[in-house]
Amino acid sequence: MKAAASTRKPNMREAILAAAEELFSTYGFNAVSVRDIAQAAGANPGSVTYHFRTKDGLLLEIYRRHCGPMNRRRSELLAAARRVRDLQDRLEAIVRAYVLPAFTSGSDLAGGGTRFTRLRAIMSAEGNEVVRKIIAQTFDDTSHAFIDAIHESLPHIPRTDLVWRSHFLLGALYYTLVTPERVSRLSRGSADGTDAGHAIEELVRATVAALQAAPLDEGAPRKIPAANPGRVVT
Amino acid sequence: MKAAASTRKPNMREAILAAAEELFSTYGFNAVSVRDIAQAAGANPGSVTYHFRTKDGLLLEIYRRHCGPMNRRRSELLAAARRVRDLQDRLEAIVRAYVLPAFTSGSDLAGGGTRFTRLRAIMSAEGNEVVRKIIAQTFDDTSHAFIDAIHESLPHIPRTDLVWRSHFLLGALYYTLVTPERVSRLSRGSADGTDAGHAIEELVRATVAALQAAPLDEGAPRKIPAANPGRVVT
DNA sequence: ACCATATTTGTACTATCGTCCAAATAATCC
DNA sequence: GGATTATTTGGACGATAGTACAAATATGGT
Repeated sequence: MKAAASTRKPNMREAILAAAEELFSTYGFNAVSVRDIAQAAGANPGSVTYHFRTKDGLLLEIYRRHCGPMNRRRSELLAAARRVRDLQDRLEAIVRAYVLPAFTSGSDLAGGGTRFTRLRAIMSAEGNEVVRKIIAQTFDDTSHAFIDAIHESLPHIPRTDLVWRSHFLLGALYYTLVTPERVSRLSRGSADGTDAGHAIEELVRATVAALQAAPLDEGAPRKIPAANPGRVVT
Repeated sequence: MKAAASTRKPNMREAILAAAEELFSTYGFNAVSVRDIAQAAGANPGSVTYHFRTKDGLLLEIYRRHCGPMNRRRSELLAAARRVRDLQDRLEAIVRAYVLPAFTSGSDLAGGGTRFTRLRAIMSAEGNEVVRKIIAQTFDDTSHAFIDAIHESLPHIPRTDLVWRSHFLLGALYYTLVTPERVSRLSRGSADGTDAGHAIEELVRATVAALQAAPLDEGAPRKIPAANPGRVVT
């Protein structure tokens, strides 16, 4: 070996994608420059332009790379979950089918699924316009399928409530991946926010309970909260 | 009135703060430039530097402005909730005391609380270093107080699980404020994601149920999930 | 070995970034 | 009303952003 700089990357395109994925999912899209990505991948900034034309194009390619396998995996797990006999077990299996692929990507290396989900979390927070369409197109179908499956297991709960609750699930999932150290901090070390296995179990348990809760309409009529927050202006 | 440009702002500093708050909470910290803020506030870019020295200083001042009143409000509501006799009602009141101030700021104008919470959501996603310390210092005390109160209402559930579940609550809360249109979309119009009042009720109901769920330790021993996601490398 | 193609490199361009500063203007106090 | 302070203005600075492009180099087929 002559020098470190002389080692040749077998596939620079992949290296750039991996570096971009890691940086975007950690610092957000806007905080990372093309030059940062190139340096992390051991490539020239011009190479990024050559392979992906624009920075947006690079982000798009990352999504293309992951969406297919992840949604395929989700469909498989969902189909298997639907076949579970016991209703309670089936509901839990459905939730697990939604959560698991977010943590473990089928084909990619360790932490691949986590990284991409963290990326999605940051992108939805930043309100990235390029990604918004992909989200709506690619993920809404999956979300609808899951909500339908959940509704079959809990037919007495209005779909609207189930939409809200699975929305909360996704928010909790995102937040756990984005700030795992907060759990460690608040639990004073008795829990590890980066322990994906445990996070999944906690998330599934909590979500199943939330989904089974009585809907807002029925049950004992509740008092209207003291303060009236009105409608959010946006 | 002579011309629109001649109207003088009574307090330019406040106008800049308001504009920055709105823009940061919508597009994130990195996507918004000092010039964007100045223009939205009808001010000169130099004015921003004059009042807040740096862009970070501006963000810091926004936090300083909101943290005090919001946490004070939370403390009051939490104290009131602790006095509720019925255990089930008390738990619900505690959760409501945590959620309500995030939607309605005590002193500010309409949507002030929502805007600041949305800002916090985006900042935690972007991993802003300037803000991380404030979060840990200012909000962890409040979070601990709430977890303690919840633990009093649910003494049979280990604190660790309650930390996880209140973490999920915050994630769900953030996500609802960041992408409210997703709820409207997925529910096909039967729910309005921007309806803060309804969002609060759904969130409280779901969270109370999640908090009351059996902890992971006890209950029927569960199967270990097929795939072993291992530990997230970060 | 040679050619055609694919990729990498280095550099340059324009735009915009955060921040600074001196001059202009408004507000305040004696 | 004049002096003093506070604020606003417009322009400038160096740094860095995304992207483009020609030259250099590597690759693969024949």
